Amino acid sequence: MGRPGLNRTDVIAAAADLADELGFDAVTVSVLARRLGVRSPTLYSHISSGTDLRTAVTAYVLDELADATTQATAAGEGRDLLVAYANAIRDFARRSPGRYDATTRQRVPPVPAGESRPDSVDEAITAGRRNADLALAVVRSYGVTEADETYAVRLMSSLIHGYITLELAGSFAHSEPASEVTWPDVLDDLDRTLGRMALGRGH
Amino acid sequence: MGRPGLNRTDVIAAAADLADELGFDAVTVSVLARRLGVRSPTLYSHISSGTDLRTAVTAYVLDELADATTQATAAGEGRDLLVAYANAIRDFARRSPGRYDATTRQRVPPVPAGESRPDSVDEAITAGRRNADLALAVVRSYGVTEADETYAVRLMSSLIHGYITLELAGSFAHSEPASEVTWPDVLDDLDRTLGRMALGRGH
DNA sequence: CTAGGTTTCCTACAACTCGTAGGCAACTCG
DNA sequence: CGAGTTGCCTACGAGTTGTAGGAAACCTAG
Repeated sequence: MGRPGLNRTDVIAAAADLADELGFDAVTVSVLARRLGVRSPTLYSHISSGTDLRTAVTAYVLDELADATTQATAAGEGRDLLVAYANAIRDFARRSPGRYDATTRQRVPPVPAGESRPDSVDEAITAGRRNADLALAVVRSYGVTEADETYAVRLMSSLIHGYITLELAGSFAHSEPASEVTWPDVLDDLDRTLGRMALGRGH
Repeated sequence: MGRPGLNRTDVIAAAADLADELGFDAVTVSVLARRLGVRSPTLYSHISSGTDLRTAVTAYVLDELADATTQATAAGEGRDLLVAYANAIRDFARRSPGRYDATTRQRVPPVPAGESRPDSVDEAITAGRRNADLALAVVRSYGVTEADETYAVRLMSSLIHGYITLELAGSFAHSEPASEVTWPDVLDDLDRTLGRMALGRGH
């Protein structure tokens, strides 16, 4: 079956590690090739372009994130589930800031006229949906009514994502108390709001 | 006083417009030079590097944002102030997505050993503080106790920033109701939470 | 109105990155 | 062992970043 060596998954995984070490912007063909001890043209047998590489990293990392949150939220419901879910995402982001960046820094590119979307884009969309479904499961566990589900997911996702983003950007580093200390309070308020919505008092 | 032409502010302002039209990643020396009808080396009389250019855009835009929110929140307090403040930020982000990106996509770079920070970094930090002070004014208007001020700012900023970021990324585009519809609900919940904190029931 | 000084802008160039083309070598399977 | 497949390479063109040094345009002083 031919000479063994790198395969596409190896390349994408190495790119994800590179993002964590040097930032998502450092994920380029040339830097990755050096890191893998290979000449850059070699990588083009595994990826179709630098953009494709970064999109593939996004898809790969979204799957990792979904795996991590799925595992963390296997048991529990209501508040326990919320806390496990949110902590899983935040732990992931702190442990792997470059990977977390990858989940947000990619927009859905405008489809080139006449051409079809590259596979990596579809994979990223699919992996994104996995994560969205997990968020939905959390709010459903609160008993939020179907009419409010979407809103609840948006509120929860916005707050968690916003806090993590600002925390990683260092926005919370110059005031007391430590970011670590206020995080449980965020979860408290979120729990209270979701609980209130579940009681059907409208949002 | 020498030949008139571009000055640094012209260059930065054009770069901000470029960010809105083609995305923050398109803010590079060569693209900007073409857009200004000038050869790329010319720009190096106004900026010291491509990185410096992007940092300067961040500082410039953070000041614009602070100007916009300051104006929008001149009168009012409590809920009215919150709504005016949050809408000013969101309107800014929707009108100028590339500019808004610039406010978040820049990290504080590690200071190169022995070297001093470029001016643009200090300017960005100062402009960032202006925005932080505005947020503080909003939560103070609710009568949040001093011990809770920092937490309240973080909660509010996280939610507003998170919602706007996900909205701009298109995360809310594939479910009903429209993003426009759930935004006032976000402000309602935020108002309720801030009001609760002001009553001193702890957070 | 001319001379100086200042500032803008240019061409030329080195180093690097992206991506393509085409070829050699190593491995697997019959 | 032979054939096919696969991974990696060198060579190259185009484009970007940033530096060096010089020419042209403008303002102000005498």
